Amino acid sequence: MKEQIYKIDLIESFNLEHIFECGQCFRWNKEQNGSYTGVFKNNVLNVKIENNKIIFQGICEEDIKKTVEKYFDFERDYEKIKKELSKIDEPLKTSIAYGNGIRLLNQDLWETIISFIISANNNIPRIKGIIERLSKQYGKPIIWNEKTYYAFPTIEELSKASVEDLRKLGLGFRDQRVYETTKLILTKQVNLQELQNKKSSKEIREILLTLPGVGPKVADCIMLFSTLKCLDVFPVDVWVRRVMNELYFKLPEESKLKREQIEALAKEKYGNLAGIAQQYLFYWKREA
DNA sequence: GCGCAGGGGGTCG
DNA sequence: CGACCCCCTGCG
Repeated sequence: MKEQIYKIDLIESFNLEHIFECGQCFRWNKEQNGSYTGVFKNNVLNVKIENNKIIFQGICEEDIKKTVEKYFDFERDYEKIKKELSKIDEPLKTSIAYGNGIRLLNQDLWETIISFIISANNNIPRIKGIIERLSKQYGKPIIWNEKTYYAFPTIEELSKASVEDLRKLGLGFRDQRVYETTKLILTKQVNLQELQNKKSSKEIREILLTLPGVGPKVADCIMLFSTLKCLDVFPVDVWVRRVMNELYFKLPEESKLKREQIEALAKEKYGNLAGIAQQYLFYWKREA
């Protein structure tokens, strides 16, 4: 496959740090020059901003313009969304100003499921390491600029890994969960194609929760960060819990409100855009 | 530098 | 509500 390039004018809702460091993805890495390089599906892409242009460059299986428009969610009007959310209250407005270049990626559903099962009770450097090792071991190589990258393994490819194999790659207690989930998806006991076509978040969530290693938080992340794009979910992790405690309950950071309580409040305040609000709040609380 | 303790994007039983 | 695997980080 040969290299492709795609350039567009820089838009307001597009910032590399905001997009790649807001916790939705694990395979994008910053280069010396400030650009980011990442692997998704069978593509290796570098993204940089230069002279008020966004430049996408790399190995792309299909047409790069189409691929990029889908992956970076260019069909959605983030300006409109931000305007709407900013009206809700001051704290949210502040967080939006802080992470104004966030976009939610349309990541492959299968990859997102496995990645977020791995994320449970884990830290980002280690999560990234595990996913790299999985890809190197079971995924297809893609060569670009004399460097070899590895696509995330397909369902079939990963199903070749035994629990012991996974343990050796450093998954820890998540080995069994990844193994079982892979089996369920491979045998179509959980059919991702059908899941992709479902409309209601409730229905999708119920099915995801049947997968080992997928609890409420992981399910919401999968729904928000993959091609499922359920914008109404509100993943509650330690950071979001902290920020919500502070902002709306005037409680000390560490106090533990029930997850359901926070979810309910989010739904009430942010409605069907709760998921995007969550990203601004999360990024703000973690970085600032 | 090196060794060691502490903790981490939760889930499960 | 406690255990869970283990890499990563920070401190002594």
